[in-house]
Amino acid sequence: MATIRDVARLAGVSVATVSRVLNQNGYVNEETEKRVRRAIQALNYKPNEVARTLFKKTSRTIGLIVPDISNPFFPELVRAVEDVTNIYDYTVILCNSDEKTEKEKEYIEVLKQKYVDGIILTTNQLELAEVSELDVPVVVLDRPFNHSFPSVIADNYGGARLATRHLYDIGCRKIAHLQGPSHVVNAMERFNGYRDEMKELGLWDENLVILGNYHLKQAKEAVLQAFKEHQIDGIFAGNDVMAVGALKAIQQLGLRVPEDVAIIGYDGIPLTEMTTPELSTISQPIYEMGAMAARLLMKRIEGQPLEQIHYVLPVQLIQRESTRKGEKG
Amino acid sequence: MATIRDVARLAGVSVATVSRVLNQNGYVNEETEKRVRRAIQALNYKPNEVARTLFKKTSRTIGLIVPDISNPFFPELVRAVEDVTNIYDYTVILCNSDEKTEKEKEYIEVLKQKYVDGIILTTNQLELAEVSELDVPVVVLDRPFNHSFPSVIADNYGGARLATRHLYDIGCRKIAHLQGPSHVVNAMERFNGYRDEMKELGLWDENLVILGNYHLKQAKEAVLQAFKEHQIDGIFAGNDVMAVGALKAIQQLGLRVPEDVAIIGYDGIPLTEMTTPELSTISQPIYEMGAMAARLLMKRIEGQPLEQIHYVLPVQLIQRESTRKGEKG
DNA sequence: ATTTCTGAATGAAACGCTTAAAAATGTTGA
DNA sequence: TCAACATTTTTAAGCGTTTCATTCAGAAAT
Repeated sequence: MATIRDVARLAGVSVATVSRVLNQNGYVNEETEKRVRRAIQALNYKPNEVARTLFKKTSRTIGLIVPDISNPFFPELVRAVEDVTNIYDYTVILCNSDEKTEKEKEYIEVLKQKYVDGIILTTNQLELAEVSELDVPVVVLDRPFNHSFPSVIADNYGGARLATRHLYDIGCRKIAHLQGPSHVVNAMERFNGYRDEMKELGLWDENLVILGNYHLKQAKEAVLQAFKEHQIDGIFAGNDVMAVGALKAIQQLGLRVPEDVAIIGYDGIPLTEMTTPELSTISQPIYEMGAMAARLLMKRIEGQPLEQIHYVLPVQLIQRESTRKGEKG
Repeated sequence: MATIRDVARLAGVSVATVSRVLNQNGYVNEETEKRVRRAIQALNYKPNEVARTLFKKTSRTIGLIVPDISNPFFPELVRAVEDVTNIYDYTVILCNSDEKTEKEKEYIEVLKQKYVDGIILTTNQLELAEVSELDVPVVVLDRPFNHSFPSVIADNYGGARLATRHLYDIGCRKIAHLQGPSHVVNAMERFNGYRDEMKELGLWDENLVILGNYHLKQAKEAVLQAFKEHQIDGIFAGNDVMAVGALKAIQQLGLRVPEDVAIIGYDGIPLTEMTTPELSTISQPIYEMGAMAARLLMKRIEGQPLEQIHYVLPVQLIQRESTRKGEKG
């Protein structure tokens, strides 16, 4: 690989001049510039990013920490981040934390050592200390935990109320909630939305809360169990994967969806269109969330001011077969 | 951030000594080492990876180029790569190529500039020139195109024959194939397997080949169209997503799966367990493929010899409801 | 007493780039 | 003619490491 020195030698100038041509700053004579460019061409010279990084302390790389890319909520988010940062000529280091504080800490340490220019964090467990003393820009995605960082989330609370209300509107009165892990902030927000809406409807009953831990199998088992003990005619699942679990359980019980039990999920991942019946869901603008977070981070990195620090994106009720009873469909 | 110089000063030694302590090579007196370690502790010193990279020309980073992380086949693959490389203290830069040669070239260029230690490539379009002159280790994943690189694939041809044969075994005689994009190698291998098996069974009919482009919607439409023109009692879809498309089409036509039409997919992504009926599929060891590719790359990078260059992992028939007719289930 | 060897530590060059400061050259106007 | 200034280029220091060559002290060998 040719270095800047080779180019300088071939063009008969000093390395400083080549550097100035490359970076388009400082004076350089038109004629000289041409010579330099020809030399660059001839040698197929590409500046060494690492050397540049060492000097400038900026790597055109960001870190993206997600719990688990194989959770179907994240691929689209990651894709969005990659798409946006790519436009700005940034590159993405992907980290799976499994929500483990230990892994998060390690990754953050490594990312710092590599001089990443920024980090997008999807987590809630991390205590301030680890992150807040970070000197690189951070944007928190999906799960805000600290108000000092810019964040992008969807309206979990509102979405949950919307889902609950929707089940009510189509005639459900025994509405259960499949709840996600209690240490995950968005799961709790959705639970809160459900609870408040149920209270307002005068239907609140804590026995109707079922723990599904955001997993299909656990959700399915929990629903099977719940049906033994309680009457239920509608299920609001905290995420789409659990909604599928619920669907499986209902079908296994020989009941019909939506006639006997209506189901609505949360997230709006592609999966919801693939089941039979297709699942109603509260759709988050997943791609947009990732893109927005990436854009915020880019701005942050380039030192531009943000018009706003916390973004709460709207969610949308998507009604499909799983909640389409007589009166509405 | 403290530098090695700060540590050296505090410990009262030269930077060379600190470096030797850090890298555990060369002579260093026990007593001195202790002093140095104390200084490192005291300053919370972490070596600067970038400086290290510049000197050693190795970054403990690899590039992973996939077509599109939001295609449900890839998250698990990516996760596997990340898991394995993480053990070796490597970090992963994720790149989405959309199968576009242009993007692939750009990414490869950028990765080289960043001194990545290796690249895992999931692509088939790239001509030798771009890649083969690459001086970093490369492992080709899922889609081998050049026999000079180590590669990991699953047995597409065999899997396709297995799937076709399975449909035959449960009684299908008009077996259609939903084919993926013709420029994707594995799609063609699967097609070939289907064709050869059909010929051997004396059932080959080119009219039964339906183009679905690996997409759900396109597959669904194509199946609806095909049913107008031909009699079909079994569908072997080139991937699971298209199998879902086929399922949707069949259901829309008011036919039953598997009684009227049996369906089998390919890949074995989690989705196949979420549909109703659950989909039979040819399951590829997705995680294992990613892990294997990563392990090969690690070996390559560390200069270890590979026992074998090309790995063809076995696939497995998973029979579920969509092909469970009377005689078998 | 001189040489040779070994363990321990250091100095300085190198990795490939950027940039502040210095130097060289050219231009202008009094 | 010369100061004042603008333009162009070079020199050299620095980014934070690693490592080669060297030094040094003391022990062992001659």
